[in-house]
Amino acid sequence: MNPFEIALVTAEALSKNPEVKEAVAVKPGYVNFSLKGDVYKRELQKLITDSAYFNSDYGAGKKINLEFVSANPVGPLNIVSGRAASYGSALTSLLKRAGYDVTSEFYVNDYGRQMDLFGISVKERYFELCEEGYKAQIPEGGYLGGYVTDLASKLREEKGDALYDEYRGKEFDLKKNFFRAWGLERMVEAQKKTLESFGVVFDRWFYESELHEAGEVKEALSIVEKNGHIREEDGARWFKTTKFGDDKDRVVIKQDGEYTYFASDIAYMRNKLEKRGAETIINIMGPDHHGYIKRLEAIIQALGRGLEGLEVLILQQVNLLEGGEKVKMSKRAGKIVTLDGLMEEVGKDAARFFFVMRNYNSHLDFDISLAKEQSDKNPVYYVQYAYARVCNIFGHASEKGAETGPEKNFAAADFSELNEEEAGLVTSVLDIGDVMTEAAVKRSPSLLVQALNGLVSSFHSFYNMHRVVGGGREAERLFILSALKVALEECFEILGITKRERM
RNA sequence: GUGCCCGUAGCUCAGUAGGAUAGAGCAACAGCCUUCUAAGCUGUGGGUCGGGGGUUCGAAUCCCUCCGGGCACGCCA
Repeated sequence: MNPFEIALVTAEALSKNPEVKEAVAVKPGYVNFSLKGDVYKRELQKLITDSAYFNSDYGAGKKINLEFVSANPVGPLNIVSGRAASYGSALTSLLKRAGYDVTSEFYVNDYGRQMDLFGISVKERYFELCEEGYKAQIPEGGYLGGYVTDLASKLREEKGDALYDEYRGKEFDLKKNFFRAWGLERMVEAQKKTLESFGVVFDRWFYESELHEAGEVKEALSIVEKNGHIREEDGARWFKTTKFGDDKDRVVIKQDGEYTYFASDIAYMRNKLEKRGAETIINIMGPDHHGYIKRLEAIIQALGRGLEGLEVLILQQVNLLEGGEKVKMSKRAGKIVTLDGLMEEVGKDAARFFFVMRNYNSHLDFDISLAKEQSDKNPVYYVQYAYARVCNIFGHASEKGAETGPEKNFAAADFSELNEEEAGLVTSVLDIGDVMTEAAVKRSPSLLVQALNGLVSSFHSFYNMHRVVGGGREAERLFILSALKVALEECFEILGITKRERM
């Protein structure tokens, strides 16, 4: 049987279904079919009344730990984190709707060398303020950003010179000192605040130090050692990651007896899997971490699990341009382009939208001057405008005394003959649920953005061709718009975009 | 050198669990407001899907190879 013959048989069978209006086979092997109007009407009704209409049980309650952003607490969040936050947050929502049991998580690297250097940097800037002529000695790899000086003056406001008197001339404990602890707290606070105003909230903030304090790093290493994956060389202890496809073994305990960051990661992954029962771990990381994938794969296997339990998504680089010229984004260089700054320039909604417009594996050029300059032509306005228009129609309908409640309009609506624009709008609305599931499965919120654009485009076309209030099919159209409004709200919520009732 | 990502319209990019005539926005051009918001709509022009080979009834999508761009390859985190 060739494809067309199969299509013929299928079309014939479909035609017998009482909900099918028409089904025709098309070469080379497609079946085009349409449903009866009442089917659409019934589905729209479900969408309006059931808040879980777009959800699916695809994930069957599987436990996923989704980690993203996880920026070191040594500075304000930058634009790379912004992309991660935007993407990760949308993906979290999508996975939850697709029936997964998701925990979104931010890992705070508050234990290692970076944190030590940050503590020193804060101390030096503080000393600079306390002592006339003191020249801050920021060590190699320390933090030169102006925010460190700001922190220092805030600290001086709080404490005066008390800390200067306490710490001056004494040996400085890199791990246990006020500056480090205080700076950490301030930075995490600041990052949380930034994320909150960006509309991103994590289920859990997990501190690396928790693992050390609970002895889990030691514990995890002994398990890996018991499984035969540790060796000693040059006074250091190595995890034999080459057994799992890495190109070289990795140090877990340095010559000086300190654990490496990688050692914490073993404990961290074990914590997610064993202590908290995650069945799948998803890590969203920057492109500079792709060399880390093999190491993570080694960990999960050394813990006796399969590779299918780990998924590493490399979110590609963001190139920030200003007037076509590249802006360098190194945290350590001190010349920082922050997420707060971006929101101020282009607005939260535009930033959130831009960051998920393209898929995670593509580089992203973000021209800040362009986004700013063309802000009224920004694609996010296109979708927000549709929502405002819908709201406006309902407002107008009320003024004219029309029935706006979906229940009554459902009863009055005749869906037997939808025109082209009505039908297009209805199918676009109903399609959103499938798109959400697909976007979750493919880890591509950009698919939802695309569908949302299509949906909104259907609406704008419809709007320009047909009147709703006093257009002759008022109940039908208001009923459709009730459903559209719900669909838009759901999409906006996932993408973190504000519903604007007026524009 | 090795690994990963990318190469699609003038520009920025969607689309890659193989399927119909490859899409959108911006830019260009021509129209649409006495009527629910013109931040909108309608139409026109614009393509060797980086090149070449292969698999298939069918390839932007899968395989091989080459070219071009980006990033990463620490007892850093």
